[in-house]
Amino acid sequence: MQPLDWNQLRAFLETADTGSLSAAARKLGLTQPTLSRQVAAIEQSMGVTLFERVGKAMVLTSTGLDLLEHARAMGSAADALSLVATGRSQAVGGVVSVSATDILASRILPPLVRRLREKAPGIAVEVITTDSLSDLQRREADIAIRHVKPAQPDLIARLVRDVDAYFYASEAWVKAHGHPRTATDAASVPFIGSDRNGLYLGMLQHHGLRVTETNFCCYANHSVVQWSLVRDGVGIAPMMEEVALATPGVVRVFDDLPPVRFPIWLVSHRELRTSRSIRVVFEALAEGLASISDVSPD
Amino acid sequence: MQPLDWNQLRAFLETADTGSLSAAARKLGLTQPTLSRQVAAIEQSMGVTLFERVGKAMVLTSTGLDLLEHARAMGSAADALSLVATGRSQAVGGVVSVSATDILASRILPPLVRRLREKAPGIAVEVITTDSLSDLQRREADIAIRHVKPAQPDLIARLVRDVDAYFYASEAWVKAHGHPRTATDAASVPFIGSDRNGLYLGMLQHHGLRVTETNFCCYANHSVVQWSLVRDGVGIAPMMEEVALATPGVVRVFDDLPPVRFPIWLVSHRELRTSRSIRVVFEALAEGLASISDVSPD
DNA sequence: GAGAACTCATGCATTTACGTATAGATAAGA
DNA sequence: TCTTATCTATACGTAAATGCATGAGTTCTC
Repeated sequence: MQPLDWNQLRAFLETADTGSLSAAARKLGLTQPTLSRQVAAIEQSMGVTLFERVGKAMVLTSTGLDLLEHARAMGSAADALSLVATGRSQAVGGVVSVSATDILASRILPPLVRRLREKAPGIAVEVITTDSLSDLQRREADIAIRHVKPAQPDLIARLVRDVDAYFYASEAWVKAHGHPRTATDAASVPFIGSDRNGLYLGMLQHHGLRVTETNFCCYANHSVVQWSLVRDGVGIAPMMEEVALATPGVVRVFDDLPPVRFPIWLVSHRELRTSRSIRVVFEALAEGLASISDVSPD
Repeated sequence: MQPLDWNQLRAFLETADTGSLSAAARKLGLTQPTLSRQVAAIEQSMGVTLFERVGKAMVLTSTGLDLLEHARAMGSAADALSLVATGRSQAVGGVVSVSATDILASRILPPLVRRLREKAPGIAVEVITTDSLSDLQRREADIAIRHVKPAQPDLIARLVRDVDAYFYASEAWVKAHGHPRTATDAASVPFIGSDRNGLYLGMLQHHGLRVTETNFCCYANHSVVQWSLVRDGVGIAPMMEEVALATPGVVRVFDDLPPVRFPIWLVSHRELRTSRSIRVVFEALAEGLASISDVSPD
């Protein structure tokens, strides 16, 4: 009874989760041939067929599905271990990863990181830009900046502040089409969309704007791209006041409307509370976000 | 965020469980330097101290203890995965491991294995001799032959039969010291002990024999050794009737006493029920043990 | 239907990790 | 106290795992 190779199981888990050897390889920092061989090694040594190689995709067999359940349990335990480990890490320096939405990551965070580096040169900050909420349980990031209050009890969250976003258009656009001020003006104005499932549209309507699907002249799922489209006079979109003020060539429209107000939560895992490096970054971000004095130029 | 090496975690788990790198290396089929490096690699990459190297022993730190908890969860999941995997194995051949007490392993099993090999040459049988109950959950064996009814619900057990054991002495001893027949005769007769905590003594007394600690002329925790001592005329011990009949030079004593009767259970894990190889061995053992027709010569 | 952009599997060179051997250190026993 | 039997940590040659390059196959698009 030879003990089985746990790294091969890790390869199996990632392959099953991502759906392909290539994607798993990217996640694990290995190459696709390596993963291919590791998965094949399990199948051979155990005498089971994990995947059905049907063309491009690797689809799990029923046995693979049963084994995946346990591999997933191993993965969760490994994640928890990693979490506790970094929490207990006595190392003062190291890398602390922060996940944020793109606009925060590109405009707000850089000055904060620069100031942090001056105070604590030993700590390297990894900025992770994600569209979806990064999973702190899986240690995809040490600290997350979110705009919704996290529900999980394992997480510690601090409400840093509320930020206001107003609607903006480019100066050129206003000069050509006029200055929309009221909510009813919105009906004949091109907006930059964010998603195509109506979520963003609903948010605008909920805010009082008279807009429909036809108002969207284009879509961009990243705020930086949205903002670039606004600056180039393509359409109108809301933006954090601090960022807008630092952007030349844009003017605020819908002046009568109240700002779109949303919170900034700083979230970390409870286990990481004991790590000194992470605490330092957490506090620095909390302080820096509370009073945004500096915004990166575009 | 680099993904951590699961094999290193496995090394940590075994080291913590066994208490030494050397013991862990033996269990994992690796060498002590390898384990030493793997554990050190965790400590370095995570920046934690898992063990306190105090002289010979490696004692867990408090951090190590916390991490061990999760590593153990990984180990349990890995064991469960391995269990399901071998159960689903389509391979007809392979190795099936059977654990048994030493006397069964050395005298009863060999003929059964020989007959099984004739019927199913593709299956290799691994006989594991353990003093303690082998842990089927941990896959220390595929099939276990036990003398107590297993309690765990995950295990499937079949009562194969009851075997009778009588007390025996060597012919030479009887010729020199006479033939003890009744339970009261036992008081002045040398017995071979099995353990030194009184468990075995209690069993003898419970059976009606008038013996005390002073009756034990020597101890042997293995039945084969006990039996050798009996044959050499050192003392008296009980033995399975089938084995005793196949051993020349021994005579039954305490003829008036009823036999020591104990059951033979054939136990396997529920998950392994689907493995054809294991089922074949299970049935062969059940049939062979039901009517023991052949006993290996000493 | 041809091409682009993916995917997975295989051959080959290299790096990594392993085992063997050894030294230092500790605990038990004569 | 000296011996013996452990255990862990390091040095070095080797074998195994990895990465790179390539080929074959599939899906999607134009």
